[in-house]
Amino acid sequence: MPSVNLHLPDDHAPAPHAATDALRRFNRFYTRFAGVLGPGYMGSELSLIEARILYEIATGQPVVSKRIVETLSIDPGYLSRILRRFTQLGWIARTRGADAREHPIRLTTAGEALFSELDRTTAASTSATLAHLSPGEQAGLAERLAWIEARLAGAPLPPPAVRPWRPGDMGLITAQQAVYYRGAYGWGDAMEVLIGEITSRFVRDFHAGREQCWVAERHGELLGSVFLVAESDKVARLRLLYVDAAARGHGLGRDLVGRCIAFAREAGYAELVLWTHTVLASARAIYADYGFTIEKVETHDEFGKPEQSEHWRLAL
Amino acid sequence: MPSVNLHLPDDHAPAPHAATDALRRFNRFYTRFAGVLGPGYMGSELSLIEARILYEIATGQPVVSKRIVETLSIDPGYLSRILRRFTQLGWIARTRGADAREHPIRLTTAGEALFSELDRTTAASTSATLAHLSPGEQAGLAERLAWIEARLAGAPLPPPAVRPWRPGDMGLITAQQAVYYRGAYGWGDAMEVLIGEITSRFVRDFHAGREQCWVAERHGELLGSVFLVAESDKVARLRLLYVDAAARGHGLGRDLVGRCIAFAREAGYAELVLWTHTVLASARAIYADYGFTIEKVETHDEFGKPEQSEHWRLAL
DNA sequence: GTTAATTATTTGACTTTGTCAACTAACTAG
DNA sequence: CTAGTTAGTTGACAAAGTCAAATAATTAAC
Repeated sequence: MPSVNLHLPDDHAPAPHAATDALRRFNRFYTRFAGVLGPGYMGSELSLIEARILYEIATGQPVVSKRIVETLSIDPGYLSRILRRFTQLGWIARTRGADAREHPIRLTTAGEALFSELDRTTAASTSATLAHLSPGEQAGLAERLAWIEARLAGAPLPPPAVRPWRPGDMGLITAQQAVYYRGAYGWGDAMEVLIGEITSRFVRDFHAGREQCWVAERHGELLGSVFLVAESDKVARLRLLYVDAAARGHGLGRDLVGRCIAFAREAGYAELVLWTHTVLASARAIYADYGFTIEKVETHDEFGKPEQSEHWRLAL
Repeated sequence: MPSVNLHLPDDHAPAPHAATDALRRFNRFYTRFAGVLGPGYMGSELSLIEARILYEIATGQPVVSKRIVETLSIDPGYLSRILRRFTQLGWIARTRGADAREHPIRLTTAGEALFSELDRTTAASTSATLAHLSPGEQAGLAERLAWIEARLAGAPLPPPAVRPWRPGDMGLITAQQAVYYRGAYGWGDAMEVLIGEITSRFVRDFHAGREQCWVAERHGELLGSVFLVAESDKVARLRLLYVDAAARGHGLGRDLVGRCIAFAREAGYAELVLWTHTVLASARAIYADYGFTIEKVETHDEFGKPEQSEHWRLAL
């Protein structure tokens, strides 16, 4: 379920603190929503911290105190006492580790039972709060939560996944590129129409094995795309290479062009041609690196203002 | 910055608990991220609860204990003591309300100063955690947070806003409808191509004042659209009426068709025609309600399987 | 208009939660 | 073998939070 992040130039630019304010607001909302302020944890007898400790033990068995202290940033003395209580209650058992200073923790059978009960009830309670959302909204929620977590945790983003096109991709590609070229280069409706016609025609005339479109996405967000279409029996054309601002500088464009070249060779084409514009410097650099050469340069006025365009060619 | 929520039929359907799991996972992440487990609040001297209480007072002045107890779900006795301390510290002053049982709370000058200081430091600290995000990511974050909050709070959704089309809309409309009709009715690539061609042609030949496309969106999400195009001097055609599942049953389709009719009358057309399919029951009901009548019925095979289509007409 | 019930807030008497520094036992580097 | 670390525990507190009873003002019922 891909989506595109469109930032229209005519959008009223958000205030510089908009994101900060949004996060602080969300913070207030979420502390209340999650019931952090109140006692108990989702109706269980355990406090939030006890539940979290139990979770760390259950999911990390065997786990040593130190790790819990670190992941939960909790006082070691405090944890020690909680663990002693858990032991007395028969929920956990502590063994002797290879390093005798450590006392790895495991759940006892009773502990396992308690945890799975806790797991069930919290799942049920969470599920209940989600009950009034439609399946589509639930999916949208899950996607957004994952995105936010990844962004806030500052986790390194996974590389975008490249896959062949699917139904629905064409429209998103059209929207993404139309908005981008308009904002970045002032190319108008004609460009949007051109892209729309190319993508529609691609689906209409799609010849599997001889043509392909690759799409790069990450967390359901469209990050780039490229088309390889048959120009004639021996000539293939690379079209609409695009990499989103969020993914530039990591070789995605190079990857996409590489796939086109490999596919074209595989399919038995003798040459690969493309049409691009002089202003699109990073794309041109990729083409040059792969050995494409400029065949012809011409200036046209199709996009609402004069642009110098170039015809490139690569013998396969 | 509109987006579409696409659920392709061939997507590996998410497990039924996916959203629940995602939320629980996020819960664990966020309690750690927000530092709920640790002491202090964003580096200030105040505890999380004290900060929240101060916030409630500052933003709700004058506010009574009871309201704070309710919004923060905190023990009244506990709050009473905290407020006494705040009073002793000179941060708040308590007055006599119309109801003499209540003691409305206001910030003193010192309290105002403290709060604005707290506000500044938490803003700065939040801002710092956001510093490694690009402006686009920050905007995406804010949007997602707002969406999640609205969804989790179970707040009634605002009605979708209807506006004329903008650059980029066409591709999104194409993607949305292509995916929907494929999933719901099994209509294949031909349908996607048809929609893509209609939307591209619309932009190419757009005749302002004689033609229009309206788009309904909410929280940046595309929820519906409709086109009115010139068929001839006296005949207008309504095309591609669509309302997303998330917005059905609230009269949006009716609204969109109503706009088309009003616009067509305004523009001086003598009649309004449209082509639809018998399976699209809710759209047909809207057309019938507005007085459209069926002129001709025919079966075609364009979308990959036989479908009965209908030509409707309304005299303006 | 008196009485009973209710409401907003406070207080006393607690328990629980969390902190800090000192301490023990086991390990590691030189 | 010694000095320095590390994992975990303990004692002595302080802070946070709870619960029931009390107080004072208001409302509802007769």
